[in-house]
Amino acid sequence: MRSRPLGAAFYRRPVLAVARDLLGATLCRRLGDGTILRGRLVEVEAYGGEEDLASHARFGPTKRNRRMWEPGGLAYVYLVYGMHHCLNVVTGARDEPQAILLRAAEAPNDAPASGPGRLTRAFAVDRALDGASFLHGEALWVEAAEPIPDRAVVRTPRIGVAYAGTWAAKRWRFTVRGHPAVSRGTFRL
DNA sequence: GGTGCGATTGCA
DNA sequence: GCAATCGCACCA
Repeated sequence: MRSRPLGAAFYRRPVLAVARDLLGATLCRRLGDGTILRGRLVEVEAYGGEEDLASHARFGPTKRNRRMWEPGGLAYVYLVYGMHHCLNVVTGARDEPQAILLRAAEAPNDAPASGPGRLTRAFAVDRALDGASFLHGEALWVEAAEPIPDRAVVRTPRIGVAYAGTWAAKRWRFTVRGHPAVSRGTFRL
Protein backbone atom coordinates (compact mmCIF):
# COMPACT_ATOMS: atom_id res chain seq x y z
CA MET A 1 0.00 0.00 0.00
CA ARG A 2 1.33 3.36 -0.94
CA SER A 3 0.33 6.70 0.50
CA ARG A 4 1.39 10.30 0.27
CA PRO A 5 4.39 11.64 2.21
CA LEU A 6 3.55 12.83 5.70
CA GLY A 7 3.42 16.63 5.53
CA ALA A 8 4.35 19.74 7.46
CA ALA A 9 1.37 19.41 9.81
CA PHE A 10 2.70 16.02 10.94
CA TYR A 11 6.24 17.20 11.70
CA ARG A 12 5.46 20.63 13.13
CA ARG A 13 4.20 19.24 16.42
CA PRO A 14 5.95 18.55 19.75
CA VAL A 15 8.83 16.16 19.24
CA LEU A 16 7.56 13.43 21.59
CA ALA A 17 4.24 13.24 19.76
CA VAL A 18 5.96 13.01 16.40
CA ALA A 19 8.38 10.36 17.66
CA ARG A 20 5.49 8.23 18.94
CA ASP A 21 3.68 8.49 15.63
CA LEU A 22 6.76 7.72 13.52
CA LEU A 23 6.85 4.21 14.97
CA GLY A 24 5.44 1.86 12.38
CA ALA A 25 5.51 4.48 9.62
CA THR A 26 7.41 3.72 6.43
CA LEU A 27 10.75 5.42 5.75
CA CYS A 28 11.22 5.90 2.01
CA ARG A 29 14.39 6.74 0.10
CA ARG A 30 14.63 7.37 -3.66
CA LEU A 31 18.09 6.70 -5.09
CA GLY A 32 19.66 8.47 -8.04
CA ASP A 33 18.66 5.68 -10.42
CA GLY A 34 15.02 5.86 -9.34
CA THR A 35 15.12 2.83 -7.06
CA ILE A 36 12.94 3.32 -3.98
CA LEU A 37 13.93 1.74 -0.68
CA ARG A 38 11.21 1.36 1.94
CA GLY A 39 11.10 0.08 5.51
CA ARG A 40 8.95 0.58 8.57
CA LEU A 41 10.52 2.45 11.49
CA VAL A 42 10.71 0.41 14.70
CA GLU A 43 13.01 2.55 16.89
CA VAL A 44 13.41 6.34 17.21
CA GLU A 45 14.77 8.80 19.78
CA ALA A 46 13.50 12.31 20.51
CA TYR A 47 15.85 15.22 21.15
CA GLY A 48 14.18 18.44 22.22
CA GLY A 49 15.17 21.98 22.95
CA GLU A 50 18.36 23.75 23.99
CA GLU A 51 17.62 22.71 27.57
CA ASP A 52 17.94 19.01 26.65
CA LEU A 53 21.51 18.25 27.77
CA ALA A 54 21.57 15.14 25.57
CA SER A 55 20.83 17.10 22.40
CA HIS A 56 23.24 18.63 19.94
CA ALA A 57 21.12 21.77 20.39
CA ARG A 58 22.42 22.21 23.95
CA PHE A 59 25.20 24.60 22.88
CA GLY A 60 23.03 26.64 20.55
CA PRO A 61 23.16 26.68 16.76
CA THR A 62 26.48 25.67 15.15
CA LYS A 63 27.60 24.77 11.67
CA ARG A 64 26.76 21.10 12.27
CA ASN A 65 23.38 21.34 13.99
CA ARG A 66 21.81 24.46 12.46
CA ARG A 67 19.12 22.40 10.68
CA MET A 68 17.51 21.77 14.05
CA TRP A 69 16.36 25.42 14.22
CA GLU A 70 14.47 25.21 10.95
CA PRO A 71 10.77 24.30 10.79
CA GLY A 72 9.91 20.59 11.08
CA GLY A 73 10.08 18.35 8.04
CA LEU A 74 13.70 18.36 6.94
CA ALA A 75 16.67 16.04 7.46
CA TYR A 76 19.52 16.64 9.89
CA VAL A 77 22.37 14.29 8.99
CA TYR A 78 25.74 14.23 10.75
CA LEU A 79 28.79 12.00 11.06
CA VAL A 80 29.64 10.38 14.42
CA TYR A 81 32.84 8.63 15.43
CA GLY A 82 34.34 9.64 12.11
CA MET A 83 32.58 6.81 10.29
CA HIS A 84 28.83 6.49 10.85
CA HIS A 85 26.12 8.79 9.58
CA CYS A 86 23.03 9.48 11.69
CA LEU A 87 19.69 10.49 10.14
CA ASN A 88 17.30 12.77 12.03
CA VAL A 89 14.05 14.41 11.06
CA VAL A 90 13.55 17.92 12.43
CA THR A 91 10.24 18.62 14.21
CA GLY A 92 8.40 21.56 15.73
CA ALA A 93 8.26 25.16 14.55
CA ARG A 94 11.14 27.39 13.45
CA ASP A 95 13.51 28.13 16.35
CA GLU A 96 12.32 25.09 18.30
CA PRO A 97 15.48 22.97 17.94
CA GLN A 98 13.95 19.49 18.02
CA ALA A 99 14.85 16.39 16.06
CA ILE A 100 14.22 12.66 16.05
CA LEU A 101 17.06 10.21 15.50
CA LEU A 102 15.93 7.31 13.31
CA ARG A 103 17.59 4.29 14.96
CA ALA A 104 16.14 1.17 13.36
CA ALA A 105 13.84 0.05 10.57
CA GLU A 106 12.77 -3.03 8.71
CA ALA A 107 15.06 -2.72 5.72
CA PRO A 108 13.85 -3.18 2.14
CA ASN A 109 15.93 -6.28 1.47
CA ASP A 110 14.63 -8.00 4.59
CA ALA A 111 17.91 -7.34 6.41
CA PRO A 112 16.97 -5.32 9.48
CA ALA A 113 18.56 -1.87 9.66
CA SER A 114 19.23 -2.19 13.37
CA GLY A 115 21.04 0.83 14.80
CA PRO A 116 21.41 4.39 13.50
CA GLY A 117 24.64 3.73 11.60
CA ARG A 118 23.26 0.61 9.96
CA LEU A 119 20.04 2.39 9.06
CA THR A 120 21.85 5.13 7.15
CA ARG A 121 23.98 2.54 5.38
CA ALA A 122 20.94 0.44 4.41
CA PHE A 123 19.11 3.50 3.08
CA ALA A 124 22.19 5.06 1.46
CA VAL A 125 21.98 8.24 3.54
CA ASP A 126 24.99 10.52 4.06
CA ARG A 127 25.63 14.19 4.69
CA ALA A 128 24.71 15.09 1.13
CA LEU A 129 21.13 14.74 2.43
CA ASP A 130 21.60 17.15 5.34
CA GLY A 131 18.83 19.70 4.96
CA ALA A 132 16.84 17.63 2.46
CA SER A 133 13.05 17.98 2.77
CA PHE A 134 10.84 15.10 3.88
CA LEU A 135 7.73 16.85 2.64
CA HIS A 136 7.63 16.38 -1.13
CA GLY A 137 8.52 12.75 -1.87
CA GLU A 138 11.88 13.58 -3.38
CA ALA A 139 14.97 11.81 -2.02
CA LEU A 140 13.52 11.14 1.41
CA TRP A 141 10.08 10.91 2.97
CA VAL A 142 7.89 8.98 5.41
CA GLU A 143 4.47 7.46 4.70
CA ALA A 144 1.82 6.52 7.23
CA ALA A 145 1.26 2.79 7.60
CA GLU A 146 -0.53 0.45 9.99
CA PRO A 147 -0.33 2.28 13.36
CA ILE A 148 1.45 0.67 16.31
CA PRO A 149 -1.01 0.35 19.23
CA ASP A 150 -0.02 1.89 22.57
CA ARG A 151 0.37 -1.52 24.17
CA ALA A 152 3.14 -2.33 21.66
CA VAL A 153 5.15 0.84 22.28
CA VAL A 154 8.04 0.53 24.71
CA ARG A 155 9.81 3.65 25.98
CA THR A 156 13.35 3.54 27.39
CA PRO A 157 16.14 6.03 28.11
CA ARG A 158 18.12 7.15 25.09
CA ILE A 159 21.26 5.32 24.00
CA GLY A 160 24.77 6.72 24.32
CA VAL A 161 23.91 9.90 26.22
CA ALA A 162 25.22 9.06 29.69
CA TYR A 163 26.96 12.47 29.69
CA ALA A 164 23.58 14.24 29.87
CA GLY A 165 23.00 14.11 33.63
CA THR A 166 19.33 13.92 34.59
CA TRP A 167 18.35 14.19 30.91
CA ALA A 168 19.90 10.77 30.29
CA ALA A 169 17.11 9.21 32.34
CA LYS A 170 14.23 10.55 30.28
CA ARG A 171 12.44 7.79 28.42
CA TRP A 172 12.56 9.43 25.04
CA ARG A 173 13.52 6.30 23.06
CA PHE A 174 10.49 4.71 21.45
CA THR A 175 10.60 1.10 20.22
CA VAL A 176 8.15 -1.48 18.94
CA ARG A 177 7.79 -4.12 21.65
CA GLY A 178 9.67 -7.30 20.83
CA HIS A 179 10.50 -6.34 17.27
CA PRO A 180 13.63 -8.16 16.06
CA ALA A 181 15.01 -5.07 14.28
CA VAL A 182 15.14 -2.97 17.46
CA SER A 183 18.81 -2.33 18.28
CA ARG A 184 20.14 -3.66 21.54
CA GLY A 185 22.09 -0.58 22.49
CA THR A 186 22.74 -0.35 26.18
CA PHE A 187 21.81 2.63 28.27
CA ARG A 188 22.91 3.52 31.75
CA LEU A 189 21.81 6.24 34.10
C1' DG B 1 46.32 26.62 15.28
C1' DG B 2 45.94 22.55 18.57
C1' DT B 3 43.23 19.24 21.06
C1' DG B 4 39.61 16.03 22.65
C1' DC B 5 35.77 13.46 21.77
C1' DG B 6 31.36 11.63 20.02
C1' DA B 7 23.18 10.45 19.47
C1' DT B 8 28.44 3.69 16.84
C1' DT B 9 29.88 -0.55 15.13
C1' DG B 10 32.56 -4.73 14.48
C1' DC B 11 35.91 -7.65 15.86
C1' DA B 12 39.15 -9.83 19.55
C1' DG C 1 36.66 -5.06 26.04
C1' DC C 2 38.40 -1.86 22.74
C1' DA C 3 40.13 0.16 18.24
C1' DA C 4 38.72 2.61 14.14
C1' DT C 5 38.44 7.41 12.26
C1' DC C 6 37.42 12.50 11.33
C1' DG C 7 34.48 16.67 11.52
C1' DC C 8 33.98 20.08 14.41
C1' DA C 9 33.29 22.42 18.87
C1' DC C 10 36.04 24.57 22.01
C1' DC C 11 40.04 26.95 23.88
C1' DA C 12 44.19 29.60 23.28
